[in-house]
Amino acid sequence: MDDDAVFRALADASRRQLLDRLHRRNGQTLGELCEGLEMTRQAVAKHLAILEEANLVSFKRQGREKLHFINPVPINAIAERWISKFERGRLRALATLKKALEGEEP
Amino acid sequence: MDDDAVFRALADASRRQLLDRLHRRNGQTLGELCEGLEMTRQAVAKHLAILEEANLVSFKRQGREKLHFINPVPINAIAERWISKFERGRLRALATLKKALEGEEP
DNA sequence: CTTATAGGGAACCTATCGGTTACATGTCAA
DNA sequence: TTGACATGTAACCGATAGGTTCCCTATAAG
Repeated sequence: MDDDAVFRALADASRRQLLDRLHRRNGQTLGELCEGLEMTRQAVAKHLAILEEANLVSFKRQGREKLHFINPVPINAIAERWISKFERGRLRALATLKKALEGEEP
Repeated sequence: MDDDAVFRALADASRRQLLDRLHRRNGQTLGELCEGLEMTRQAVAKHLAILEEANLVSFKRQGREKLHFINPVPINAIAERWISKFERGRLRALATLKKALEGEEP
C-alpha cells in the first residue's frame, strides 16, 4: 500500500468531501457526485482519479455511467498504523511537551 | 482543531519523516533535525513551521537553540475520528465493493 | 571584544495542483 | 438513425508548494 498516495489524496478538502458523499451513499455516478459542488465535472473527475490512484475509491462501468465505490481498507489501515505507532509513548510525549512548555526540563 | 491544516501537514513525506525523528527522540533542535537530510536548514525550518501551524509540533527556545516536541493529540484525534467514522459500515462497504467489482448488484 | 554558532527572514525559481474551456467518444432512447 | 446524455481527453492557466541562495540577528565561547 502506498502511504504517500493516500496522504496526498486526503490532503485536499474537496476529495475528503467526495469520500464523505460516498460514505453517505455508496455507488454514485460521476454526475451524482458533481451535484451541488462548485466545480466542473472535469475537476471532480480529476479528484476521483486521484482517490482511485490511492485505492481509496474503486469504480465499475455500467453502460455509459461510472459507479464509484469507497474502499475502506487503506484509510483504516493507515489510521490504525499511525495510532499504534504514536500510541506507545503518547502519554510520555504529552508529559514531555507539557513540561517543556512550562519551561522545565523533562 | 483544524483538520485541513493537519491533513496538509501530513501530506508531505519529509514532514512525516520529521515526525518520525521526533517520535524516536523528542526535543531535538533544528540543527539535529537537519542532520542527514538532503535539504537546507531553511527548508527543514519551513517544514517544521507547517507542522507547528497544524499543532503537530511545539517548540521551546533554549538560549540560541530551538527544541522541538511532538504533540500526539491531533494526529490521534483525527485518526480515531476517521476510523470511527468509516468503521461503521466498513464491512458493508467492503461487501458492496466486492460485489460491484464482481459485476453484480449489491 | 571578537568570532563562531544557531537560527530567522526574504527574494526568488520551478514543478505541481486545482481548476477551467473546448472538443471527442460512447451509449441509450425515440 | 438521430439526437440527447454521461463520460473521457487535452491544452492551458494562475496559485501555491517545496526548495534554494543570500543576508541578518542573537547567543555562546575564546
